[in-house]
Amino acid sequence: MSRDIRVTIIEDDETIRQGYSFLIGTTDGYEVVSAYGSYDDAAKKLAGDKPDVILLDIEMPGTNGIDAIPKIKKQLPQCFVLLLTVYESEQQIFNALANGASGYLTKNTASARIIESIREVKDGGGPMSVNIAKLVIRSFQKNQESPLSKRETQILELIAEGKNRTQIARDLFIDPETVRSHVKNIYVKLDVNSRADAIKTARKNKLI
Amino acid sequence: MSRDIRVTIIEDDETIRQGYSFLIGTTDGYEVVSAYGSYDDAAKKLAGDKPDVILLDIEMPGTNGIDAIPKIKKQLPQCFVLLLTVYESEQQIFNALANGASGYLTKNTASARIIESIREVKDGGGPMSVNIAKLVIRSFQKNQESPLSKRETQILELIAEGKNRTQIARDLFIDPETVRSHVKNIYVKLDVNSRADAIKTARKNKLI
DNA sequence: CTATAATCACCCTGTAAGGGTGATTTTTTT
DNA sequence: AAAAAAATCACCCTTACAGGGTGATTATAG
Repeated sequence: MSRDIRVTIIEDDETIRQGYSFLIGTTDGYEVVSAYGSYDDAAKKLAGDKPDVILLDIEMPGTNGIDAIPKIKKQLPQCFVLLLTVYESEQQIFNALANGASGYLTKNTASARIIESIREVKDGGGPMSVNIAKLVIRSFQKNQESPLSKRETQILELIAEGKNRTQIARDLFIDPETVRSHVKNIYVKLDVNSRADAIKTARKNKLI
Repeated sequence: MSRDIRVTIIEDDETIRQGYSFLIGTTDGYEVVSAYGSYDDAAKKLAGDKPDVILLDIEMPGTNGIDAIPKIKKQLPQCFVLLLTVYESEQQIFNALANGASGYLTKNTASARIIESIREVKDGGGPMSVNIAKLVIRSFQKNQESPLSKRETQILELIAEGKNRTQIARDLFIDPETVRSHVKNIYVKLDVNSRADAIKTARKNKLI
């Protein structure tokens, strides 16, 4: 036996906010302790609400959801933030996760799944809807059609670790001149002429 | 209306393999086209099986699951690989995703969720169990207790992009000498004396 | 059997890196 | 209000690295 999960909702659309409040509030084991239309409205009251989980929208007047996450985490370090949003921009997802979000759902997620996800974050899991997970998974995957050879890719990875020719040569048991030669070929293939540009191009095209 | 989803199972434990075969084979809309005890057994036959989705175990005799992924993707580029494994090592997950896996479930996943996930990968989603997602999410999150100041973190990030003092100075509208000064402080705080070591230490401790 | 990959060599110039030392100003914290 | 931390810039120094050019040898694979 354990007490209800305390949930706070921060969402500017009143209809959606009330919808979630009703959905969660009427579910056994869950309690909606508060609901706000913006983070700025919520800011001073959150400490008193002591929610276990905050359902947070990203698009909001005033402080947006992503910027709100670190502020929330500062006030309530034990609190889990579950993002619930319509947007699926890769950069937005990464920023949200980097800022401390514990889960990420899109608004088309079924009610039952939302309820389930609230419990999952509370239990230390990391719920993600499949469309979000797809973007995250893809972000890990390298481009299969790289113009670079294996050795070149390997060397570019070491360059991206900030290593210089000498260090790379030592790592790979080859001559620094050979490293240099590979680097030149990498530059030609990527059409760049500096380490920074090579790293940038390589990351953009997921070559490393 | 659409034809059945063609599923191949590669799993060395016979009991589990038969369990999955039965589970999936008896579900409407799914068809188990083949089941193998190892990738090496499957290798030559996969092309003929033409599965839409392969359920793949990681721990197997011969070629392990992670090394098998790129080989599978080479033979069947359109085929989705769904990993189903007991291990939850961070490095293993990242390697699997980098090698081209489309989803990642742990073996304690409920039958219904497995069936659902097969359809999700087929439809281009990226199913992940919550424990896996948690590790992935955590990999995005920075350490909140960084010894570095904001400016120092910012500069270290630019160093990790391969930029030199002059470029960093231009980016931040400050003097190269100031950049240098920050870099020296970063080195002292991280107890290193080269860019490569600073990047390494920072990444290890998730400071950037 | 020929392209690609991987290896090494030596020319060259400019600049970047890192150590030392110190100072000023702004911001934050106590 | 005082003290601490962060951010800014300056000039000393030496060594090493970066990147362009040009060319050659030896696998390896298609």
